[in-house]
Amino acid sequence: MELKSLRMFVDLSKSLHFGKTAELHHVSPSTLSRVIQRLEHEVGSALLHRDNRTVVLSEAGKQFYQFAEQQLEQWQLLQLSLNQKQAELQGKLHIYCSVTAAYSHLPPLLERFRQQHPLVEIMLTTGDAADALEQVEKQAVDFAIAAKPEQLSRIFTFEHLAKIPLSVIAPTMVCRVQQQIQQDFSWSEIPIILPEHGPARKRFEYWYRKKQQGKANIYATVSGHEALVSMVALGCGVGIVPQVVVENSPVKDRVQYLADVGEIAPFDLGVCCLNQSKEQPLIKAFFASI
Amino acid sequence: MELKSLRMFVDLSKSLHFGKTAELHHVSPSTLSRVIQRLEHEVGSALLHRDNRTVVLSEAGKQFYQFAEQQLEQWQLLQLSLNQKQAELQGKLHIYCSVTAAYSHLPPLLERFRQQHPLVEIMLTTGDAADALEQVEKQAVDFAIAAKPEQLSRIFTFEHLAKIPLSVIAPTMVCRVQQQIQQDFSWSEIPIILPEHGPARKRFEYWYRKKQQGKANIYATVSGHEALVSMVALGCGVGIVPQVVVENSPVKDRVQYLADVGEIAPFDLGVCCLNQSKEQPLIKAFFASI
DNA sequence: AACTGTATTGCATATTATGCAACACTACAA
DNA sequence: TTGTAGTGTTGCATAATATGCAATACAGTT
Repeated sequence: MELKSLRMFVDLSKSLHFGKTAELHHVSPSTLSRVIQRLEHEVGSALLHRDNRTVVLSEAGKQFYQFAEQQLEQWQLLQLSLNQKQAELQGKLHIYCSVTAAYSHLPPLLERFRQQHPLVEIMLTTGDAADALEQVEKQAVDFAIAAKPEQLSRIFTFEHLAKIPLSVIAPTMVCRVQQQIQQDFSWSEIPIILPEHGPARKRFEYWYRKKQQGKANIYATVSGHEALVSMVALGCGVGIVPQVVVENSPVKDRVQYLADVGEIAPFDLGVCCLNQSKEQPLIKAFFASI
Repeated sequence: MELKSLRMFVDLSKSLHFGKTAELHHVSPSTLSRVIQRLEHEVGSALLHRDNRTVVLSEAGKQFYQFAEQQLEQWQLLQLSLNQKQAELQGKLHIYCSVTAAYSHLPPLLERFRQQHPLVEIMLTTGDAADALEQVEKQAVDFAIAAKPEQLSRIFTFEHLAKIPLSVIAPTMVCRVQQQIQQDFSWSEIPIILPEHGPARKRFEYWYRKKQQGKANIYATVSGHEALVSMVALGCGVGIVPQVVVENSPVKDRVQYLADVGEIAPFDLGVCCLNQSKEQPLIKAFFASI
């Protein structure tokens, strides 16, 4: 039986009037009639004696009435308890988030967390993924949401969220770089737009080394994936970037994914905090809501 | 939420395995997954933390588990209580029932009573309504279902069931009686088929006295309404009889109701027992189930 | 890298819930 | 006696929901 059905029964037991109780519950009398019949079938006894004139609670109905009131009361207590446990946390959470993750993964995380803990304030800093661990280590923030570096110091706790695929992108505009990639070419001849540092840089270095085509032709070094996408769109070169950054870029129509360039391991996106911090109530609650 | 859903959740909380719990409940894992999701939506919290490898009860889930167990336990207690109250009565009920009431009113009464008290045996005697009170008084039966007499001794308890309309009937066949009733006539000239005794006899006497047309022309006196209907069908005379007897007679097409014959008070059909008997459990239960 | 086992989800279909309109019935007023 | 009003029930068409198949995503194991 549904709690809704129990509520209808309880109200009907008080009013002893199908029409009025149906109206109270915004259903038709025929619906209420059937709800009561279904309850009677589940209970296995008539709950009410009724004809077209009178409605009276049967003996079984009186017992069921007590049962129904109990369920509804206990349900309310459960709700109170759950809401209280979630609403009681207060304070501030300082979060550092890479721009990449800010696009795709942070919004639902924050939404869920705030739903469960509406009294917790969130201070959000976004920036380069490369700075994430430093910010955590200096305790400038409580935790960071960013890509996991190759080697993660043991002082950190890392909770996996998702894998972020990376791609090589090139310009779609007609330019020298676009002409080059349409022919047989050596990667050492292609101008490369490179991130200053960070996991994307490491990915590029690892990827390029596997090409074994000599020294990379680094055209420029940029800070941030978004800047990288813009440079590529302008025809300055090619670069490695998370697909989600491209999808959310205003210039995504001016870049194209290059195929058959060899595998690039995706980013391991997650939540990262200091080991010593993870038992703090706010941080613990956040991890629990992931 | 359904009790079925609560049972699934409780079992899942113990096994922490969707596949096994689904099998236990004869549903598919996808169904169980959705049942749990619906519960979580109703509760407003995640009840389990799970991925494709591990299933763990959340804090909210632990509280909900207790709530669910409580509901299921209380439901079982309710069922036990309802079943016990109804199944516990045993013994024999001796019932005398007039043939008239046996047609129309006894079957649903017995059906309901047996449903509520399946372990009670019923010994049924049918016969003339006139004998009903005598049988009760001699304690040959526990109670009788029959028409209430004009004067009911104070030693009896009478519970009203229904009113039984009476009618004057005449033959439909072409005969002297049928010709008589189609003309202006004096009732003293019409042959009367009369019950030997009993409430129908009293009704006739009262009815005839109001006609104030002298002495009744009693053709025959019969024992039982059914016999009376047969005699009338044969053209022997007219008589007063409950309509329900006519409706259930094999010769009902050979008799007709006479209109405009003056009012005949209907029988007051009911259950009648000795005052001293009415607190006996079996008799009390029967009265309660009316 | 391939395989296995797990929980989830898109989608088509089965099942159930709902409300309209009609029905059956009773009490009351004319 | 007849007509009316009000009540709860039910047949039936439709709306809404539940279910399971098949595919998916994913992690641990070999």
